[in-house]
Amino acid sequence: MEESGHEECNTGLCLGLGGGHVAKKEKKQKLVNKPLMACFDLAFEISPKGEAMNIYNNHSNIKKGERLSLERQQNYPNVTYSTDSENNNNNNNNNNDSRKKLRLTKEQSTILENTFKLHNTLNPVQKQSLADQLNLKTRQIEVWFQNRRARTKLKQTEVDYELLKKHCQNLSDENRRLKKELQELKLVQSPLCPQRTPSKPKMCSSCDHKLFKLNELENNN
DNA sequence: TCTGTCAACGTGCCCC
DNA sequence: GGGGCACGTTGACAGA
Repeated sequence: MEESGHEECNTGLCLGLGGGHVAKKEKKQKLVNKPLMACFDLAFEISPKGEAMNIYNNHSNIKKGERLSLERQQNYPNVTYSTDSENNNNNNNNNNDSRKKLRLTKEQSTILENTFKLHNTLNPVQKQSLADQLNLKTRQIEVWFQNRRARTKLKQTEVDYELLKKHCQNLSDENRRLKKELQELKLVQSPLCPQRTPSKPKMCSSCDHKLFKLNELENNN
């Protein structure tokens, strides 16, 4: 299993672990999860503007992450938290303490997309090869493919939903139409259509024929 | 300021 | 038992 970009974290909190199975290992080692998570969010522990410090006495104004930050700050006072300005380098291979948002370049995205079109899952060799080619970590490739599959599935679900909705609508229309037709057929169930109302002159061909004959006789008389 | 997007994550499940 | 994946969530970031 690949490690996430935190293996060089020197806070002493994240233990160089990151992915899902890292958590498994973590559990097995009977270590608590909280310190593990602490590493990821260091960038906003104390914002560059010092907001967290300012709102320290007014928790109603503290955002979720910031409140967590304060708790961590209290729990781990010796940790030096990095800021955005310090971690502005968006290098894919750096191992910032913060969980920085990686933006893939257009070229990287294109190659990943093209690869995904060919095969939506990768074996370890393909993964490593792609990682080398794009100057990314294999873990990043893995994550990208997982997210991409999820997006594909979501999109397909939406498409399926729309199709089903349309199909359902068609069935409803058809059902309505058939009900109406049944109603009309019931009106002409007797040979001379006694229940027939003037507003509903429709009748079966047999009735129609008899009625025609009757009219003919009357006219002749 | 709000909202949508998406990389990265934690967890549970399955398979070998 | 470990690796891979699906799924749900988090949080940074960009654009309206």
